[in-house]
Amino acid sequence: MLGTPKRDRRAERREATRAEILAAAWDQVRAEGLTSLSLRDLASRVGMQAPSLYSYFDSKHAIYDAMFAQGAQEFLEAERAVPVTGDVLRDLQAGARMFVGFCSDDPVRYQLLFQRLIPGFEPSPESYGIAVDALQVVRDRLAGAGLTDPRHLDLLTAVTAGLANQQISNEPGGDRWVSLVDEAIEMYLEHVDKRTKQKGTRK
Amino acid sequence: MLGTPKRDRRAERREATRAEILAAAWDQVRAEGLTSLSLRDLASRVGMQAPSLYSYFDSKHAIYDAMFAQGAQEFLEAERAVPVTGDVLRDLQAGARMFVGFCSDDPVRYQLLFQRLIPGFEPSPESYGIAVDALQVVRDRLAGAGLTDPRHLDLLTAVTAGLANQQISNEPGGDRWVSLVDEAIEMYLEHVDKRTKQKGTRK
DNA sequence: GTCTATATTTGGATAGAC
DNA sequence: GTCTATCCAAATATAGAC
Repeated sequence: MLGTPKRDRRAERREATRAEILAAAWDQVRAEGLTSLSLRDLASRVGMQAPSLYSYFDSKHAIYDAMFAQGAQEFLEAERAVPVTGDVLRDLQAGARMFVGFCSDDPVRYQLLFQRLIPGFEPSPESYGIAVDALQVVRDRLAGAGLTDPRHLDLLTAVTAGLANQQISNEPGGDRWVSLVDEAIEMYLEHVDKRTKQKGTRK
Repeated sequence: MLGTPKRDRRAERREATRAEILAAAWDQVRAEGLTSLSLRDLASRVGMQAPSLYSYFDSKHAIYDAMFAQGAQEFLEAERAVPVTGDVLRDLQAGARMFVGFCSDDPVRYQLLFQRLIPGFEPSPESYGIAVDALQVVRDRLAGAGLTDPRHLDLLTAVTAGLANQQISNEPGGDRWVSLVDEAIEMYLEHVDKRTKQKGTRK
């Protein structure tokens, strides 16, 4: 017998402004670099003076933290949207395409989520928890595809992270390495299959 | 009939001090992060006041530039020290071990040389030239091993950069991904050999 | 909630005495 | 070459009026 939740127009408004500030913050770091987030510039982007931002965020790090949570949430949803068909090759390729695309689509988001670039910043437990959940989804998916050997998992993350990294570092916005994802996963699976069979037959 | 080059004790002293400042700069960025190089702190590390640094470097960017040149020189020498035996697998493994080790041994050097992290900084043509030379040595070595297909080269750089990247981001100082280098190169060569043969037989 | 004003710190860089 | 003194700009953050 729950009725419609009471709307709080003031809280809605506040949340909308917070989202607006975050969107402007993403714009700024994409333009100036992740470490060059300035509260003055950010405020002017949303038509405020710098001190007004403190009504919405306790500090600059709190803004980074909210950005981290947002990026992790996006990653979690993108991960969940990857279809599972049971065809190991196709499924792995789809997952890797998602990951490399996710990273190369937004390099600063990649830097914020997966690298330690901002001196003195680390995400709050709540924000980090979202990222942990997302990585667990990845692990479950790979286990479902029969991949459990930790070293093989490390090899896979290296291959996909390497493609993303090269794309971002050497040809941002392009697809020179993105277009190699399917072939790289083929290469990886040929190798892993072989090793697994060898182990099996030698038993 | 060239005699011993005239020694200039003043110039030698100056060069020694420059080297001392650069060493202290590396210490600082390793401790505080690449983007957190402060002239005040740097000066205090070498027992100077900040303005005195301007007797040795024109600006902060000039210090970054000298660091870039130094790192590129180290990379060039490390690259030239990799032995070539003619055994493609062993040679590729040796080259990849060197690269991944070079990167993971000093993450900030890796960031300075291979990523674009410092807002507004790019190396001078002279410094950049050293890096270009080093990459040409790599390319020549790979061509000598029969690797010329551009996409296969891109795949190789992705694999090695990925190993280095994961090592640095997830377990700095360890060898979890470093220890995968030889296997990764095996995987890569199995794949490339197969593709090359296929192309050949289908002709 | 937003502003102005300001505190405080820190940064790179320059002038000029010694 | 090194120093002190200083400039100038920019940063985060706070106090308090409205």
